[in-house]
Amino acid sequence: MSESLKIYNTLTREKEIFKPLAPPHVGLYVCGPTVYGYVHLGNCRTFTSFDIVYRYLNHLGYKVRYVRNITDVGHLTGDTDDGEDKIAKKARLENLEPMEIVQRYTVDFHTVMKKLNNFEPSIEPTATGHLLEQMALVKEIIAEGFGYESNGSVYFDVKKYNEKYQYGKLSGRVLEELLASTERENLRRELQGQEEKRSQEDFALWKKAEPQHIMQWESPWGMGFPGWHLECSAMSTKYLGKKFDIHGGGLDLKFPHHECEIAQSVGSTGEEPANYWMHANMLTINGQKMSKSLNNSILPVELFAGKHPLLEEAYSPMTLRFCMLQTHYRSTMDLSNDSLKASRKGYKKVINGLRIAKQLVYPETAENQIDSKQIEQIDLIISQLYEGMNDDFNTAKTLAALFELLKKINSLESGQIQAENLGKECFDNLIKTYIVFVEEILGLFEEEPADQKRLVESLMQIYKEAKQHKNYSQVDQIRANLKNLGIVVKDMKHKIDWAYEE
RNA sequence: GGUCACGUGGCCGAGAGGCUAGGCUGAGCUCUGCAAAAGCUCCUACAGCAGUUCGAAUCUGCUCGUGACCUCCA
Repeated sequence: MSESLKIYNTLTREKEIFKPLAPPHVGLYVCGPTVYGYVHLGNCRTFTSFDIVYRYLNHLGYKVRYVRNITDVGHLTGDTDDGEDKIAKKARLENLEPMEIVQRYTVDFHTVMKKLNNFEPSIEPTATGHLLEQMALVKEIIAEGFGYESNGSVYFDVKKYNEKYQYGKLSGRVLEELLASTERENLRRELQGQEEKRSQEDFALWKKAEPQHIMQWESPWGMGFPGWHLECSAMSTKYLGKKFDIHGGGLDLKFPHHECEIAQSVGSTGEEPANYWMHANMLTINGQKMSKSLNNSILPVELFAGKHPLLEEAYSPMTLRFCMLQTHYRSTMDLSNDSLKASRKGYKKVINGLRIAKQLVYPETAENQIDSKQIEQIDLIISQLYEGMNDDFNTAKTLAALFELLKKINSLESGQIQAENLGKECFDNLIKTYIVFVEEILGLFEEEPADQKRLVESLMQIYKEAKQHKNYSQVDQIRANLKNLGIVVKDMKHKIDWAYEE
């Protein structure tokens, strides 16, 4: 199976057969969030996309080292390099230590990831935890002649880099055109403070900090902080080596972030950092990209609680995950009440099937009357499941096949297909494949019903009626059943209520 | 303005020169004490115009529309 996995490589703009550098090991680096605010649904989509990549590679038997960073310094606000650090700004606004900000939003990020059933990465390094590595990288870049110091800051010399290598190959940009375009932009905005740079396209490797700046460290170039693009280069190199297999991130990071990463790596080591570049497409809301800067973000908590003007009701984490899986990661995904409702139904259908699959037993004593046509169909569906995933992690395709497999499972349950007609081998394969794809590869699990309380309430209603009719055997039965669920009936003089068993 | 995507049935969404997913919705049938669930069947689409081809939703060109990136974003 592993030979046929194809990955769309942004670098070549083609689907390529995946060949790891050192099988069975695979190095996967994904650009993580800047933790200056709550993660929004758009962020979640990217990380869920790469969770699928991670899961499937694991399923294929690869030993994956999945590195996903936390950006906790260096990411500037505003249009220019003069912008304030995002973390520092938030800290100032909320009158907190920068690391309190980082902690708060990192915890939120992890909580949401967990709800969506995304695996934790193997390593989750932070920028502030790798300042030495970043400074070392700056030194290397300077030594190679691609970095220069200017007034306490260090910049990457894009023009010089472009003489030897090609800047912009990932995003398909030509430096001259970029320069023309930024010059025009700059004119329009009358940007100032760019005179430190030799060229507009140069980007900061290290920024000098003003005395009042609350996040700064000592460096060979004075007090300052690292540039945003630097951490990813430093940390991917540290944990995955100069060259590794897959580098991923959101499409909006393609330029300039990933382009700069490539320049930093090539500029310091002469080697391209990653073989395969993968980009997850944007999530839109009413046809517009969901982004913090556009102020149209819906937070996961808002979605799960149904508390947002755009939401008609609450949608569970698994509903959201299912919804994401129904769209290929390279397509934009538009979020709407209709699509979420449809996803909820689809998700529940899949989970009902999971329950059935786990309950079905092959009748050992039965006589076999093999239905080869049925077996053929099931084998075909199973191969389609893999075809979908092998085709650049096309979960939408896989899901289509999964529903076909589900029909077989439902037919087995209703007796429209007899298990013994499939033979033990086919039956086992059918059940196992379904469970593996749902739980292990797609990462869907059975959610506790959100309205469990209402279930209890309705049971309590029956209890009360039974009590009134003095149907005590039923009363005792309900009481015992609820106790098994950790709920005790509080049968008091004035009213009947329930409580969690203590 | 430059660069790059995309436009698929009532809705969401795969696909990618002939085999024309899947989910949701709607209609019908089977099963069923009723209902539900499940299974089966149906409604069968590819923005518009022109071209290439025996054949195009799929390739080419143009037009219209939408979005992304070019500036912080996953």
